[in-house]
Amino acid sequence: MATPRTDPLTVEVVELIGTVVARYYAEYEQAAAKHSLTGAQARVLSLLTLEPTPMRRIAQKLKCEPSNVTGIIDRLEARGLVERRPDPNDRRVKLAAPTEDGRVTARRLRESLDFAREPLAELSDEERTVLRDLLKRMLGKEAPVAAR
Amino acid sequence: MATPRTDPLTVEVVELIGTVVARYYAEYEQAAAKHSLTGAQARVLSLLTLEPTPMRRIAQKLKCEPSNVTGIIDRLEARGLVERRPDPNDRRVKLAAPTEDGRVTARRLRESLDFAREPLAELSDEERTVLRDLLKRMLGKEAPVAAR
DNA sequence: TATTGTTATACTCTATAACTATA
DNA sequence: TATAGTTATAGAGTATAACAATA
Repeated sequence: MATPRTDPLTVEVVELIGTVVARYYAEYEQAAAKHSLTGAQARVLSLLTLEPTPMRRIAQKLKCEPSNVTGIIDRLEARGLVERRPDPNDRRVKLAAPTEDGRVTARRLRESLDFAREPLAELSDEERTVLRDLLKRMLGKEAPVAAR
Repeated sequence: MATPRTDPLTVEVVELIGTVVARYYAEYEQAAAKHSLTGAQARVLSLLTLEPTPMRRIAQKLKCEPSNVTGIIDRLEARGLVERRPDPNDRRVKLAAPTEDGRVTARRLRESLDFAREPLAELSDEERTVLRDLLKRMLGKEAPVAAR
């Protein structure tokens, strides 16, 4: 417990996480490219399938400046994957929403990503449960210490 | 076992991994920015501290085209963090190597990243061991199934 | 001929600042 | 006056294609 920083075990785990991050990231970009999308475009399109979203909100999700979102949505809109709608409650706001075409692309993208999830196939259900709880704890989601 | 794809547990773990990836990536960029480096520059500089590296090899490590490396090294060189050296064995090759300044910056960057490792402090030694072995299995490194 | 690194070009993402239309 | 979205601008990373030097 205490303050683990540079002990060999921690260093090893950190390196493994780094490897997972690099692989996951690369495969995400690759899956996006397969659908002629950039990583940012793919992330936004996926986000929009949850619900029509104000430009400002998209920027917050992407952790970038709102001005960047204009261009990303422009390009998705030019390809007919997304459309801008007025917000009935506030005429300053524009809601970005996927078109039918956009939904299809987003679904295919999601399926491509299943392929990126292959590594989990190596683990049994029990192991996945343990992994889930450890990751939750790491992320401060306070999963119970004992298996549930 | 079999072919786990869309069962709730797998989906949950995939989402958690996605969260870890996003957080790790964001904190890496942030740590790099703290030293006025972009993510790509930080990755290259870190790489070079292992050994002087041909431009071509850097491109392979970064999974990008060699032409891009020229610019990244240009900018690191302009800041005095990296230098280009001839390769004694092949006069076509240029080896990129960190300057003393570059080594100092790389070390500080590494220390900043320790901060990004904080989440692991939530776990005990035993839990870190379990996590290590699960990650290894995921990455196809074939760690023993039983704890070692 | 093949390979290494570079240059030139074009596109995307990024932050900053200034602008507009609403609120 | 404050906020949402946009435009304008500049810097960085990216891929492609063409090039010079060397193998």
